[in-house]
Amino acid sequence: MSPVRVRFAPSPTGFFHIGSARTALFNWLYARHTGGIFVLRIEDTDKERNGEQFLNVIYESLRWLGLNWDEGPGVGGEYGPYRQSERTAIYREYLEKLRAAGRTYEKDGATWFKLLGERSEVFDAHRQRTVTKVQVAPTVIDDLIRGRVERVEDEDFVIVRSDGSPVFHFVNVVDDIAMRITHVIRGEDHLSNTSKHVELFKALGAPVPQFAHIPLILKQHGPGKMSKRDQGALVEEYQGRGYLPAALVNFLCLLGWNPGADREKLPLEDVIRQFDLPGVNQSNARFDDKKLAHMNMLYLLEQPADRFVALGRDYFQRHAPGAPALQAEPGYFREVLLLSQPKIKGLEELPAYTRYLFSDDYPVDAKVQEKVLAKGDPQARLRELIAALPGWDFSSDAAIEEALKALAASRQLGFGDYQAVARLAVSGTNVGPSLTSLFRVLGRDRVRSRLERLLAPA
RNA sequence: GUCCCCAUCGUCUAGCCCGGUCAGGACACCACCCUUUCACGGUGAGAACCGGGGUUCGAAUCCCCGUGGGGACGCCA
Repeated sequence: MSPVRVRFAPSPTGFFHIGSARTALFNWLYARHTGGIFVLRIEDTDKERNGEQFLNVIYESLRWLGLNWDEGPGVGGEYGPYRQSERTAIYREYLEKLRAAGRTYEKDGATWFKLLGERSEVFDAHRQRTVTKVQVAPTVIDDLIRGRVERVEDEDFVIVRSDGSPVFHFVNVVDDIAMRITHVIRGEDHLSNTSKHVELFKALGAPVPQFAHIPLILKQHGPGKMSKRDQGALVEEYQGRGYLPAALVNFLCLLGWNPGADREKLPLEDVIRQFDLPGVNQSNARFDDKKLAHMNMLYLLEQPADRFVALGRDYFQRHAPGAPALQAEPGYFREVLLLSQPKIKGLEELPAYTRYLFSDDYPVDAKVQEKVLAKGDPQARLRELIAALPGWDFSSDAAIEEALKALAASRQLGFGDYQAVARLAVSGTNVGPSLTSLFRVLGRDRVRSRLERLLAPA
């Protein structure tokens, strides 16, 4: 059995779609599972739409996701070059083979692939024109995911444009032959193209690779497959929003594949071990960003402290470079971030969640304020706190908690009677880390001035 | 329109291949518990086999038809 060789063949359009990411991932997983080779090939035959600067989008997205390629741009390999725009000599060579075999003809300045069989002219109502139909035996595809699929390819098709450039169907097949690709794993939108491809493989006398057509990702709302214009369709978007690549990868694995045993969050090594093509679903999947967000939270929660702090700093630097947080003393920054780690769902929440800990200029939630001040005797509680504060030991959460509980007990009250108003005073909101931690981190002076500020609004 | 693919909770899915389970899990939603707010976590509730025929003692599971969804029908990839 020859070693598995799979390829991911994106075209540089300037976007890296979430569906492309999954196709890349499934190819990569299959290569890793089988100990095979993962090839990256750039399909840049469309001169009109492809741009040099767009290549980096592909490279960076793949790298961010951790999908390293064994052969391709930047790493080389014995079947290069790996950009189609640099392989014209190879295409010409294969075109010659077809020509010599009498399988091509020229029409309208373009080169067409000739199907073998009886021909007849038929009026196509949908396309509103006459087409030449060829009577050919159905192409049979033994798809690893879908099983046996039969389709009749009954019209000749263009393989080289009138400007001399080869089209997708042709270069795709030629490259798969030349690069010794054994398994073609791609989106289901290519299933109908496969009959064309199989005809080409046969005409070129090459072995037909195994095909595996994976289901498509449907847009979250509304009909149709996800397109690059949809919210959340681009990998860069998640990268920008501070999602962890491991979370996105884990989530993507679950779209169309599952490890069984009611397990969902699992390390990549386990996925690699268990992943196989026959285990991939046949039905399309709707993208669910809520579940992705949940997965991301799970991963965020388990990040080691140093790592989480670094991720947070990076997020601030990219999204709020002028934020006071970045001016904070590193030890303080770390403390605040570690207080936030178990509380937030995503890095995106960080700036707003921690703002009052880095600056005295922070918003106060009017609704919360109204509610808190309407209940009990908040003014009295504030006065008691301010009076008691000087005698408190601020060295630890436990010490602060003890002091606060003692204060409450002395007035026949409980911790809860101070909690809401004190939190409002120091943070302007009703959510956040534990109150005692907030007190300790902010320090006695800032706590006092904020309590006083709420007691006597300017 | 033609061709191809698909069909289990709102969503992702297990179960289907090798018919017999209270149709299981996760996200979301709701309730309760935990609790110092908020999250996390825990417990529980509601929630699905698209419809119709067949085959069979028995069908989510096998077959057919319908319906619905998706895709392809380019000198795009």
